Amino acid sequence: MTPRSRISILIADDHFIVRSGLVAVIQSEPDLLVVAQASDGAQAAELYARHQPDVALLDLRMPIKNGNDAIELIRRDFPQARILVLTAYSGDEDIHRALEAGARGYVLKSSTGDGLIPAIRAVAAGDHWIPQDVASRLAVRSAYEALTQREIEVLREIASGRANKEIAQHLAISEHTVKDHLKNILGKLQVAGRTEAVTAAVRRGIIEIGPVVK
Amino acid sequence: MTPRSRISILIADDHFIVRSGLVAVIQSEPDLLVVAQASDGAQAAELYARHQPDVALLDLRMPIKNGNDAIELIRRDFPQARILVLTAYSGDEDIHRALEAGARGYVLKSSTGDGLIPAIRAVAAGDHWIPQDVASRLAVRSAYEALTQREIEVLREIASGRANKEIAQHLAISEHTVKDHLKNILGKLQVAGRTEAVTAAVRRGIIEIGPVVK
DNA sequence: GCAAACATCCCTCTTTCGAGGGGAAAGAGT
DNA sequence: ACTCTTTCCCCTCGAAAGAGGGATGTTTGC
Repeated sequence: MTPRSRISILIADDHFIVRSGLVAVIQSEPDLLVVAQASDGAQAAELYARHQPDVALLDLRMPIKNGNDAIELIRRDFPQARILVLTAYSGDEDIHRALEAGARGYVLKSSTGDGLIPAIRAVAAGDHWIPQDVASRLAVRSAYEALTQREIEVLREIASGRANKEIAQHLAISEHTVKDHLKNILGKLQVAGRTEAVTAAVRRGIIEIGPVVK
Repeated sequence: MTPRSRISILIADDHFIVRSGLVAVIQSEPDLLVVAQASDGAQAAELYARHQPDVALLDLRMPIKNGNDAIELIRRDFPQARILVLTAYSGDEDIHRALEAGARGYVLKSSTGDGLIPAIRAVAAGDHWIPQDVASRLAVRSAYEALTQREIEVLREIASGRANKEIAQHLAISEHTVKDHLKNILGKLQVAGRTEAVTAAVRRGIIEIGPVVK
């Protein structure tokens, strides 16, 4: 197989080391070419518009704009964009949102070049690429109902350690309403209490607990 | 400067892409040489013993044995081992434990080669390498009292969403005792409730919320 | 040897949670 | 038009949480 022109690739990841690794792995394939590198979501969208690569390889967790934001930004201007998500590990919610936003494929960072390279080629060819284990987790996720925006807001307040009364003040609603939202949250996540709700939500990628250091 | 022999390096990280990046960045320096690669903590200790490199570059979050376990394993047999920790982001507790276990340096994954390479050379030379921001966070941490092993156990139970009564049964202690531990935890972490205790502990790297996917 | 830290147990009392009901208004989709 | 979802409000009540006290045995450090 001798392709006329190489597959052009944009990579986006906030870690220099990871970008270096991606370049090293990708450049070892003669038909693949990294044409741009971004270190955050906003830059990724900008560089996509400038280079319009065949494939964009995006990390989900990035500063400024995260991967999902970047996908939406890109797809707004280039609906046919072929986007492959590359992430370390991630809850079902992340995966679901990425695919809903228009990602064509999903690869775990733990995968070797044997997992990554075929994924790039598949997405470049217009196909989809979802590993078996990721696909099966999506099936599990659909068993849970999605939280509404307001419920996620309340959940974030809960994660901050605020009491219902405080949350009510923050969101300018009554404590009764906070409790109602909480009831819905507990039901949808199928958990027993607010603390478990927070850990379950973090696990599934619905909310994040920011690290002290980035 | 023309070194007689190159600095030999062991790298350990569970992500293939990151290992590739490290190799690419390190091999571009003529006086540095990657002599072994490990994908988990146990393997890191094993390969250290076999190759006895000048520097071991370890990620903290790895399967089987984490970075801190690996540091202890290595330092038990090779107390003079020169270990450099490389991590994506991490709570103060992680950093503190790593340095206590005998790491000589600490580098963030977001740093470029300009941050990594000098760190490797410094540690290889027997020096220490702690970035300014990391050092300042350590000062902050020392304001908090460390949790005891038992308190961490209780905290993990709390993070699982269990009620005090359930925790008492699990740990075979009375509910009163659970409440006592909780009181101590809240005091030490300087937080108001159990939910905030969990998020604060996760932020500081005291406990982890395992992701759905690895 | 003795103080300090640890882990365990006990009690009271107030506040907060969360399950159980109920309902109403606005907007989106059919 | 009608239904469904979302967001908001209200009520009661038992259980859980957490602040406040005090106490004992055991290890660990100095």
